[in-house]
Amino acid sequence: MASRLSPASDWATRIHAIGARVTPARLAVLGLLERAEQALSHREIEEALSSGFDRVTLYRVLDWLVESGLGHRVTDAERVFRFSIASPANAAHGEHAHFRCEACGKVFCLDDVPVPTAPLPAGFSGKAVEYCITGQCARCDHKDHS
Amino acid sequence: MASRLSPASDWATRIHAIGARVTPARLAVLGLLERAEQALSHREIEEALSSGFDRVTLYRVLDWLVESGLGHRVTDAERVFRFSIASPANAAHGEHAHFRCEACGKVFCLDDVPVPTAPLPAGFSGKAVEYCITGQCARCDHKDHS
DNA sequence: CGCGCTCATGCAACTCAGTTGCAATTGATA
DNA sequence: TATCAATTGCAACTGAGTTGCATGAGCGCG
Repeated sequence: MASRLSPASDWATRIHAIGARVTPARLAVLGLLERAEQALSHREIEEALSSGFDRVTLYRVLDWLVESGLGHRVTDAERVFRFSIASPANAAHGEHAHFRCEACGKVFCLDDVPVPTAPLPAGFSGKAVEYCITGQCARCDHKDHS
Repeated sequence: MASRLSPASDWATRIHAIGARVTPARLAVLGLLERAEQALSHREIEEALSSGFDRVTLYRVLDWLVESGLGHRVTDAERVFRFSIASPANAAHGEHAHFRCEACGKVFCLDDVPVPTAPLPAGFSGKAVEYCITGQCARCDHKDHS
């Protein structure tokens, strides 16, 4: 898979396939998230799409995105939600690691990092696992050394 | 309630040792958190301590608690902060696993569960790790089976 | 192509967690 | 006990996210 295929047109198809309506707001958000290399907050999305969707519309698109399984939500350390496209890998085993850069504040989805499993105390049954590493991302780490 | 050593008096000593002032609010919060078996939210603390500390005072006590290293903060899925006492184990390696029960919403500190480490992509340097498992706690799991 | 049902959008007002500024109080030290 | 900085309480504020309701836009159907 060199390029992730799928120009905007593909989203319309996928949206349609799940029985939902294809709207400008949804296409815009999906396109933006697909281009983004990290999980974006509502605020960031609002600013990037300054072309004028309503705050609330974006919230609803993002909710829909998570509900429909196309997207994926994390709560970051600053207690704001961040959204990303659910990659095939994510969708498959339902969980993947995140990395939060202390320097630039960005949250990356580490699709290639396996989520380790830990043994639980007796009586506890785990379903989902959240695994988030905090530190410096490649870009900020590089800046430090220069 | 088999008592983890340290009655209230011990807190006064520890607070004093780190060069901070011993106040009723701090003692109340520390005592409450010590008794609690899960991380508590500001709201829960406020209700438990209905004896009338100001909202803001509690926020400040909690901030102080984390800053001073006596306490420990997690952001839960509902995007609210939860606080717990930093156990010696926590303090030692600085990180430990959490468990969030979907049924009762409580957050437990799993001091005995080792936090697994995962390999990072090149250029990324990790500092802290957050490891949170979601599922059913022993109590709620038990209820299901009865 | 146009009709109409339903869902999506925009607007305004709201909730709730957490923060800030400032004056009054209190803890610890001398 | 007097002193002074740290802590508290109050009030007002911020910013993320939610809700209700009227309007507008998809899209399936004839």
